[in-house]
Amino acid sequence: MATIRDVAIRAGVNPSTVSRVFSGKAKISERTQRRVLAAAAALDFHPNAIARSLSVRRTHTVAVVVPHIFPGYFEDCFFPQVMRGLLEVAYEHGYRILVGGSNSHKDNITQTFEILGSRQADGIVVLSNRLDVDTVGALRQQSTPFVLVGRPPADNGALAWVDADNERYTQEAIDYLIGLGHRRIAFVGGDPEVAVTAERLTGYVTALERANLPRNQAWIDFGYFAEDGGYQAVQRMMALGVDAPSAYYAANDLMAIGIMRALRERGVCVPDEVSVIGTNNSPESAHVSPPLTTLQVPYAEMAAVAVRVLIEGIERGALEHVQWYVPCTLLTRGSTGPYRGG
Amino acid sequence: MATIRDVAIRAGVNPSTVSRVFSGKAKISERTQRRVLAAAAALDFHPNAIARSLSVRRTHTVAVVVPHIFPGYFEDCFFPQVMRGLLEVAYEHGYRILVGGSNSHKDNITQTFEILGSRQADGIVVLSNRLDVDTVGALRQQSTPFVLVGRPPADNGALAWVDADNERYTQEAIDYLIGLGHRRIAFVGGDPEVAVTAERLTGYVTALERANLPRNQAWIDFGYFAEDGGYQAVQRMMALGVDAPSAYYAANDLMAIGIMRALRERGVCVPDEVSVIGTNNSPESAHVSPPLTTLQVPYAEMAAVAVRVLIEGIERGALEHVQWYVPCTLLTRGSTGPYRGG
DNA sequence: CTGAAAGCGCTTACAG
DNA sequence: CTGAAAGCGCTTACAG
Repeated sequence: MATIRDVAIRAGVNPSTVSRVFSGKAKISERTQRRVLAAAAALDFHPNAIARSLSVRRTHTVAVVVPHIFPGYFEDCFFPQVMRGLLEVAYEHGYRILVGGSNSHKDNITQTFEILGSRQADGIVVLSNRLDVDTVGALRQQSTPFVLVGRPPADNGALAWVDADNERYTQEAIDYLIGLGHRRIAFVGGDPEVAVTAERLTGYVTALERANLPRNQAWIDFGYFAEDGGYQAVQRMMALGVDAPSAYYAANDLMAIGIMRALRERGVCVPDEVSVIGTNNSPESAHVSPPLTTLQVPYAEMAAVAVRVLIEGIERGALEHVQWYVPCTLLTRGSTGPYRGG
Repeated sequence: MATIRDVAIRAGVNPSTVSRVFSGKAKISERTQRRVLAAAAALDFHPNAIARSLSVRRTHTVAVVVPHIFPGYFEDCFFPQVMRGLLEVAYEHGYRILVGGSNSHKDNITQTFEILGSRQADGIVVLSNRLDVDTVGALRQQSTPFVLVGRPPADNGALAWVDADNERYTQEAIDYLIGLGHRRIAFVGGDPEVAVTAERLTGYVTALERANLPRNQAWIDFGYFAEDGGYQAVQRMMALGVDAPSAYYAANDLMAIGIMRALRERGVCVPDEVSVIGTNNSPESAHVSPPLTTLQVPYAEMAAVAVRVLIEGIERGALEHVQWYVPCTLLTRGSTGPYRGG
């Protein structure tokens, strides 16, 4: 492979001149430029990005480590949308994305620090949603800029993060059900270990409290984001008889679909007898029958904002400590309707 | 940031000794090792991967450029599954994935050669499915190993690629419809410019020919992978009256769903009156009603095989020129049934 | 506008 | 087992 030195020799100039021609930010005479370019073309010279990175201490790369934490993670809504947001913005700015895998929450942190420590990227977007205070502290100890997708456990204002306000929008979803006249409302969360689950649960509880509605521990269940989890939640709750919920909120669409299936199998009509709300506006949500009312979370936008802030921080040499909530939208479709007594 | 030199000074050894301790492949005395490690820990030293890469001419990175060629590309089946396959295998081997974006077929090739030329990765998985002979030739001119996901236009045996045998499995899908008694079978392809479309069409034609079934140009349409494309295909074909198809094959599930919607709106019952087969086993395919019979293509496996071959080639210094077809599966569900006259 | 030199932070063949 | 030196392929401050 031709190097800058080969080109210099062939063009009869100093290597630094070749470098200047290719970097484009120095005044080089027409004539020299032509000679260098001709030599480069003849030798099929392409600058080595690694050598350049070592010299300028910049890789034009941002990293992300993908926490492959449950089966179906890649096919779920989060990952593809996040990749789209990252890639589109990175591409616009001439950056590439370095993606690392991980197979657990803990490994995710290990991998993150490995990339950071080895300086393979100019910055990193951290996707883990279960960062503890220590990890955030360790991240702050090091000098590579990072933006969190997901609000950190303790935010002292010196961090950049973007998130969805899960508490607020879950509350709005529950408010919507209350507005339809429902009084026995169930909450089917995902993994109770994950921060988002606690946030949504708080939104649920707040909505009920504000409306002075009854609460019942039996109306709260966790389906671990799996269709079967939603299905089983219904089985347990239908056993409550007259206390069975007339409306369900599920923290993702897959669980909501499981809920609808369980209801259908028991002859309960959605939305005439029971209403169901899902989350994420997944591809399937629009195609089940009835189409699922769902809380759309703009993951692509979250990721896009995160990299944009990150890249601007890299180029400016100082990261702006944005704390940003992207707006979510409740898409009302056929799976929710007014409470009809009972 | 501490360098190997800082550690060497603090430990009172030569930088090369520090390097040897961290590379782990040289005999170093217990005592020296301890001193070096202690110094490294005290200085929070982490080897700079870029410097190492420049020196050893290996990045432990494989690249992929994502051809973002139609809206919904990221949320479709191909991208997430490919990423899963790439990431899992790369992770196992201690590699990372460098992802570049592109916004057109042409740009995809540009980006590919840019990554290749700048030697930011040890190898590359090429996803573009419209490579022409010239591009493949240019790829072969350069020295970085690559594996194609998708069979190249002309294969002289000196290339590594993995693909699905689209022709064969489309033919099998049509055979299945024929076996159900259908004689007027429609083909709704994606983008006619894409190689996969031509392959599937050939499979379709072959199946009809072998069964000595009538062919009709009006039964062939292209929906560009969009739901509306399937919908419109039905509108045109229903206008054929008694010649309207009794079965549809669609090159993705979204178009198949559009087909089902158009049929439902016109009061045609699936599968009693008309059968429909989709492609990809998308999340929504299992949840529409009736559930969609679909041709599953194991994209994750394709990608996994591709990187595995690539990484082994990188490490061995010689790429194995595998030509590999991954097996596809026809998942029969509720949208297909026996032909009932008419 | 161009050259010569030093440096980015590692690795490794060569000696001892 | 360890050191000294040269090299990986660029960039850039300094001179002229």
